[in-house]
Amino acid sequence: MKDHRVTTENQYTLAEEDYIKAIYHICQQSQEAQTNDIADRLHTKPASVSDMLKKLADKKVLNYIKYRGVTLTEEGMKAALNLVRKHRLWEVFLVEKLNFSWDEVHEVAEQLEHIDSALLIERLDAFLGFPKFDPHGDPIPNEKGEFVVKPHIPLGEMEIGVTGKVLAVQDISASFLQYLNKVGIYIGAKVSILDKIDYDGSLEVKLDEQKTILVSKEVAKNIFVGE
Amino acid sequence: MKDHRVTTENQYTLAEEDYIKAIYHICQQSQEAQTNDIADRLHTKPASVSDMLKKLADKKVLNYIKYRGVTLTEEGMKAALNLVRKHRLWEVFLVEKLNFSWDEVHEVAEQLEHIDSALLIERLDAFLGFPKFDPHGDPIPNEKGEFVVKPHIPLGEMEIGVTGKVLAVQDISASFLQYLNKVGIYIGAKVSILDKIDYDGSLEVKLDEQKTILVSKEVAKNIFVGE
DNA sequence: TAAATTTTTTAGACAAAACTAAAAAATACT
DNA sequence: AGTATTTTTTAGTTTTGTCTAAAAAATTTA
Repeated sequence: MKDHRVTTENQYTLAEEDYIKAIYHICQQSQEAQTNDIADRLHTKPASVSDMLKKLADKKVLNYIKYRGVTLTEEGMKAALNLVRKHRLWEVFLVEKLNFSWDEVHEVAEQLEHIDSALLIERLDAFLGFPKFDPHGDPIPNEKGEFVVKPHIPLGEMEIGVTGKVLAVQDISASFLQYLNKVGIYIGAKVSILDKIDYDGSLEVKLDEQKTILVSKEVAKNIFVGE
Repeated sequence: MKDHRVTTENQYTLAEEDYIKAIYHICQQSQEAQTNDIADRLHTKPASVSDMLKKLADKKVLNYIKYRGVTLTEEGMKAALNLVRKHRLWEVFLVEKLNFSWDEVHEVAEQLEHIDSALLIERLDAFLGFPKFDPHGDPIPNEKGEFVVKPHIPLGEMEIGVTGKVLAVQDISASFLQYLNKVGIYIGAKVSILDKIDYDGSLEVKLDEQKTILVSKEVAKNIFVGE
């Protein structure tokens, strides 16, 4: 047994899938994924990453030139988008059907995304009503890897007086999401900036036309608004 | 990373879990699990099984005396029942919520049973309405490992004239289940024996007070009836 | 641009879980 | 009981994915 997914559908091992997804996410932010960044993300050592990069390059999953970063090939991108699709669909399932809170879903979805059954994902997608966004506001690719992009900017860059909606969060750590729960910020919440405090960059935010809250610039950086 | 389930809930690797479940199922039928039987069930070689038995005995999961078969300890039984519980709950989910047919669920459930999250299973159980039996009629243990036992006998041992219900099937291979679909046998179907053919041991069976079908003794052996 | 620092790779080991081939124990058969 | 057969275990490899330590390349800094 290569790994525990004995169906013949999947071409990659569990570890390979983890690397592919990590590289995808890093490339979303910075063009090329560096060895150290991958190691950090996977809680592994740079030496281990080097080994795996060689292996994945042999398999035509990524473009690799020694000492330069890596990017995904079309093949690799397809695999990554499928993993992202599975991860986000499972997150929707956990929140919508099993009453998980948005700060509880990530770890479980990290496991569920490796389940290898195209039929399962097809049926799950239908069962959930073909959702376009996950509980953190991130888009869910369809089976072809296509996804909806809603224009959005960080909360901190919104102009005073303009009203928008919270569309997504960038930090999906439990501690950040629990903080958002506490102050009442959620995906879809109506927000506008009342004032920007020069001293520390914090923001006075009107929430759902009701209460006014103060958020730090660190928090504001991780909230995206639009519409 | 030991395996890909990074939560701290689970004590066993994926491979160990496979062995524990295989040993559980073998012991259901024959008291002690023999090395060769385990190898057959896991599509592995007896030498590999010997290695693993030693390891699992060290971990106090099973009682092992060289050249004798093995049995699960209380610890091992607890782990096995939890795996069985997870497997069968996922099977119910696939059939009830995702419209899988009962011949399509086993392989996917074999993967899903390894997902390591007590919260997930608790919530899934509630979402499904705390089912007591899986799509093949097998009982689902609760979180303490307890399960309902309905008295049942093989179809072949039912007396002529007596009416019963199909409670479970013993063979859950796709080919067997697809055959049952074809002839119209399902869990809950009303059955009675009209006649037993001496020549080959086959049975004339009245199904749902409607049609009459003929089933071989091999088929009859794998269908359990009761109530 | 040369030295210092950081990043990445190589070399060599290790653990888990599988395998083959051969030895040892248990069981079955005259 | 003694031989033959089957079952199980041991011994020695292999593969995957990890690690540490050291070497090499790239980048930053003076």
